[in-house]
Amino acid sequence: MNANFTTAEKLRKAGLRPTQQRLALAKVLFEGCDKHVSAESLHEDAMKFGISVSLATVYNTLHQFKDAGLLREVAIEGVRSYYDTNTSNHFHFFNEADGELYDIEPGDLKISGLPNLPPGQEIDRIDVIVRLKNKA
Amino acid sequence: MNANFTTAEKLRKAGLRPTQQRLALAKVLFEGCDKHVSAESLHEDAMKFGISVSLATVYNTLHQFKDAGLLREVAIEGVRSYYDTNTSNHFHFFNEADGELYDIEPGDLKISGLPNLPPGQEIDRIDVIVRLKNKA
DNA sequence: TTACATGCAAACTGTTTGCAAATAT
DNA sequence: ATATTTGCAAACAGTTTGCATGTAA
Repeated sequence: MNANFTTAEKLRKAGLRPTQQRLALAKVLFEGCDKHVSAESLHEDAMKFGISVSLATVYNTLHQFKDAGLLREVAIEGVRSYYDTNTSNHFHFFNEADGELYDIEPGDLKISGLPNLPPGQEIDRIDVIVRLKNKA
Repeated sequence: MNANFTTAEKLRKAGLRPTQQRLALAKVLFEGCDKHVSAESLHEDAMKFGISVSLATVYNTLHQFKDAGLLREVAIEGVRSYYDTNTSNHFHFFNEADGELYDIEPGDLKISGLPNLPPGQEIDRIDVIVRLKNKA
């Protein structure tokens, strides 16, 4: 039982062929601790590991992984999209000074007093971003 | 006492010369109820009112109004930026089906149990987006 | 062998910028 | 008169797309 087999299974379960590129990107993403990546940063990380993947494929793969529930998109204002390897329900600190994103451990933070939803609608998820700035 | 005078004062207080374009955009933005606009939608709205403003000026103006605290930027994933004329501390419903943004009245929703912040940092603001989808 | 995935380059979207002409004070 | 603002067009960043080539089953 090696890691590649496990990763391949993971991809197969998600309905994705375990190709070289997808395996490589999955390795970068899911081995080790939770990460927040952009297309650009994932591409660079893959390069550092000596993996050759085109940026277009990185974009494709991010979408596929997201659609398969392996990644979660995080909405930070700005042009760039971020993806979080932690797909559980949790919230974020965003350091505005350096653009870094940190998880807030689930259970720490609670939301209460949500008003009634419009009829026919339900909550998909709740995004909470606590924006930090340097103390004045 | 006419509306233009008031708007001009508002701009002047914000350190902005009350030019024709800024007055016109302020009129569209701040007369009537709270709005969520994108650069594109504001440009279109201005056109409908017979106001001639270039898109570049709309972008400039949105930034200036935001920096002056007259608007608040709302981070929804995606390429487009949204601005909210309601600058008070409040949260949002986002209807994923049609891309519409609605205010959640402040006071309804409470957040508790925030963990300690990194040293030297303080909260700038907390963004909460309750993402709605159509009931299955 | 057949359907799917990749990589390149070109296209596209939203946004920003440089600079000459116009406007506010 | 002077500094600021505007508008255009070009530049730009991130992302998406079309299509020929390569790969997995």
